[in-house]
Amino acid sequence: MRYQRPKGTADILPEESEKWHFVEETARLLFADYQYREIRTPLFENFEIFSRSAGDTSDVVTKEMYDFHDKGDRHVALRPEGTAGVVRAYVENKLYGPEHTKPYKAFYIGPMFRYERPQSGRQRQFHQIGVEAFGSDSPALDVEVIAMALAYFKQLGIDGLRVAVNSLGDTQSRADYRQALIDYLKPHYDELSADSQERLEKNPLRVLDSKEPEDQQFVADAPSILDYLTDEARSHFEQVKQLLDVLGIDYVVDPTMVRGLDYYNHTIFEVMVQSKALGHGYTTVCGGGRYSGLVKELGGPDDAGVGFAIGLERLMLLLADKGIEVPDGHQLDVYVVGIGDETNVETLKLVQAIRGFGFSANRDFLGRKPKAQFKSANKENASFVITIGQSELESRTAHFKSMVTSEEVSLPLDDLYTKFPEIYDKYIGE
RNA sequence: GCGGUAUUGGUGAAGUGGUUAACACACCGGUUUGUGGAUCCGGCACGCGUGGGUUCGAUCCCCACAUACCGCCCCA
Repeated sequence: MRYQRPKGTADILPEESEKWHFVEETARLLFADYQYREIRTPLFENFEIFSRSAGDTSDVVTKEMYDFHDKGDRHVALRPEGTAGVVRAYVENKLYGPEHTKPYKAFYIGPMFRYERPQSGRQRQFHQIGVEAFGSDSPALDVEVIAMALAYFKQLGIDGLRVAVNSLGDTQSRADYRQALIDYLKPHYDELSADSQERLEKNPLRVLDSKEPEDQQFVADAPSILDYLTDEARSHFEQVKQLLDVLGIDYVVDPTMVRGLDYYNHTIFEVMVQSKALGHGYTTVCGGGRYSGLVKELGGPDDAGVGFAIGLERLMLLLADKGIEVPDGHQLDVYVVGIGDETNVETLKLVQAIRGFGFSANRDFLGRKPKAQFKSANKENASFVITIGQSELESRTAHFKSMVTSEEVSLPLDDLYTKFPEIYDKYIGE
């Protein structure tokens, strides 16, 4: 094999892409009900857009960024996630302006890139569906976003979901908690796993995420961030929980839940599901939260944002694992069989005429025999086969056969050209 | 970035240091010189991921590289 696709990329072939259309269209229809509109931003941005938003020390920036210098020596990067670019667009296009309704709601669907080691459901080019809403601090908006994510999964037929919520508080809350956590863990430094020792230096909150057994005992007794929330942050979180209750949304508060990207604060949430396809126990299929401060960080007003993102590769694995059938959009109404070279012209005209009526039609292009053409018709699941040979050409007729009932009639070609829909309707029911 | 496993035709795969690389599915053709989903017959890898090496000789042994999968880091 001379050429292979780049490491960590995939070809999504027609059969598969139809499933992708289904999940994408489902999202478009549902999000429209919530008045979120699609936004399309560039696949690459100035490197700084991502480094400023994600935090300079995050792994995404330090080792997973797909970045390069272009011919103009601009330092650019393929987007590792969707939020930063949308925020940049929000600021650059002044979508915070008075002529736009607040909150400004947008969603995106598209590829993201991270330079990492590929694994199942994790590729260098992967895809996300995400939503963002700017310009409101209302806890009701947090809840709307969570409710919309759940509605989406419900629409796709996925159940058995678990919603986990937490609050990272505001800047003050987070700083206080960070110190408290360090104070708590420091004395146990030698007992922590090597990984967590490193985390303690770089990003203490991540110790809470540790899977190492030796860390679990400390995580269990660690101080909770919820005890360090400022009054304002606490009030916000309480309202979120209350509104979730009002909507009858079941959730669990998980004080150990954290985020890899630095820009999150206040409410963060994950939608989790149990599926062998994604790993053991509950795994996350959707993550989101608030990110007050990011808009300002990228040069805009001090507008808050809230949103979520769903990884499509993982979602596709989940749908497959749950045995959820995607509606089959591929169907063939008519296959036109032509016998002999002299029927070539008529066959072409006929498929075009049928297509002109809005039906799907196909024919042979390899000069194969009737039997082989019927095989193709069968394989493509054609409802009807129209056969034209020398004798039909002479009599200006065609054989019209139902592939379901195997019944075949002879019809005038003119009828097929002028009133195909009526003919289709007449025989499709039988 | 680190570790493990793997890589044979369109697909699933068997196989051995040495003459023609099983079998099955799919596909193509024939049986039916104009009709599908059935039967039977036939065809279908100048080649065993790529590049080197060992050897009289390698798909099979060794090395490097590429890619995939699993685990770690990370992410969710």
